[in-house]
This record gives sequence, C-alpha cells and structure tokens, in this order.
Amino acid sequence: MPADALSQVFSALADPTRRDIVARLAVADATVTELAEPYSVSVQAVSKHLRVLEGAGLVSRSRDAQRRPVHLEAEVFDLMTAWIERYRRRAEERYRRLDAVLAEMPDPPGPVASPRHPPPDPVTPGGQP
Amino acid sequence: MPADALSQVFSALADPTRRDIVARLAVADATVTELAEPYSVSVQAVSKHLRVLEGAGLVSRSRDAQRRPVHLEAEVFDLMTAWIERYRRRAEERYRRLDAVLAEMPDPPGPVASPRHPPPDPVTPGGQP
DNA sequence: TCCTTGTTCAACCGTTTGGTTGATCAAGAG
DNA sequence: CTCTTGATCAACCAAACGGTTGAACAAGGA
Repeated sequence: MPADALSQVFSALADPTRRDIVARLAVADATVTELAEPYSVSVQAVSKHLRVLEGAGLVSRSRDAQRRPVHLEAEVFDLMTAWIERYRRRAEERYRRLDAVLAEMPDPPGPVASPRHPPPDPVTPGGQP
Repeated sequence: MPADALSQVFSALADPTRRDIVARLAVADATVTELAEPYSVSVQAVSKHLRVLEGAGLVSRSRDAQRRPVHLEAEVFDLMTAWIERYRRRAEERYRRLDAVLAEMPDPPGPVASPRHPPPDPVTPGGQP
C-alpha cells in the first residue's frame, strides 16, 4: 500500500487517539504500555496505532532491552505545513484580488489599465493527481 | 458522525483526489462537473468527495440556477496549522533542551545561572483525550 | 409543455480500518 | 533453566470508505 506520503500523514493524524499519542510524545518518549495506559483500549490496538504513525514517518521505535521506546519525528510536520501554507496562501491571495476587483467596480473612470483577469499567477501546476 | 472538527479536516485531506480538488479550488471556484472532469471517476463520486470536504468545513456550496458552485473556505486551515505548530514547537523545544543538557554534560563549570529547565511554557493543556 | 443539463439520492459492492481475543516471541530476573 | 514482562502476530468482526450504477429532482431553454 504505497500511498503517497502526504496522504499517510494526514490519515495518521485523522484519528483522535493517534493525535493524542503524538501530543504526548511531543513532551517525552514513551513505551507502548505507557502510551496505552490512559486509553480504554487494548495494548495491541495502541501498537497498531503506532504502526500507522510509524508508516507515516511521524514516529520511530528503538530497542532498549525488551522495551521499545517510541520517539516523535517532528520533521514530517513540515510536509503538511508546506502543503497547507501553499494553498491557504493561494486562496488568500485570490480573495485579496477579488476584493481589489470589487473595490474598483463602483466607478470605472475610463479605460482601466488592468486586464479582465489579473495575471494568472505562474505557480507550478499539478497538485497530487 | 459528529467526529471532532480536527479529525474531519485531517481525514478529508487524507485523500489525494480531495487534496487536488482543494488545490484547484484555491485558484478558482468551480462546479461539480467541472471538478469531476479531470478525474477518471463518476460525477457522483466527486459529489461524495465534496460532501466530505463540506462536512469538514473546507468547502461551501451556493446556488446559481441549476449549478452549484463550490467555494473553498480557507479559514479551517488555521485549525490544522494551530495544532501542528503547537506540537511541532513543543517537540523542537524538547530537542533544544536535550541539546542543552548534552552540551553542559562534559564540564559542569560550577553553579550555572540558568535554571535546570527553561520556563515550562504556559500552553493550554489537554489535547484531544 | 417537453427536453436537456447539473446535481443529488439510493442501493449495492469490495477493501480498509479500528477494535477485539488468543497465541507467540524476545529479553531479563529468579 | 524457568518465570515474568513487554511487545507483536494472527484471525476475526462490525463499521466506514471509495467507488459503481440507476433513478430522481430542480431549473432553464426550445
């Protein structure tokens, strides 16, 4: 199941339990049993959650005797942030443009210099098809 | 399905098609059929995707004759950004602290002025339990 | 009015997901 | 060596997901 990285990260964080695990790992590393303790689900279920987080690259496991400390890998967050910021900024820019258009609508004082459409901004096409 | 807002947003963006739709709506509003055109799925499937995005608050639909233009609501992005930033920052701070501890391990040059822990930042506790 | 266009509703289907229980494996501690 | 502890593997289950097809519902345009 080689779903693209971004989908895996978003999907991993779409679960409240998983998000809470991430929140706790941001404070300190922890073992599976430690992580499972606050929730009313089996340790196996939490182990599965961790495998999802690991698959998304959000978490890594090392080995310390029979314990398997879980560690948060915060770099992957940048992937999301980049995506979000890109499109949020683009949308905001669009609203700005719309506002500008609306602002100059009331009185068209002769032939306006601006073309019908503002320059269609040369952002790289092709999102995630 | 009253899943919490954050879960719905993450879940909505966990699908590549849905993410691509958002990307395209960031450029301009569009109708369902317009949105469906580039993909090799039925219009109904895209309509379902839009309902998911709408449920997450990422998108809104107005009415223009028999057309239903879809509009991107970028504010919801802030919800995600807030969550991500909070925990990323916390994790980064933890690494900073660890680095600091490691840095002063070799030679403890007498009583240091700085406290053992930097002020433990007054972020609101309680993630998503 | 009838017809066409855009969209949604409804039922169905295969796969994935989040959870369970029970067995198994790995590594100390006695 | 044996026993306990921490974690995973395996099989199973109900619910949700992403997709399909077919019918129904607006709202213009002829």
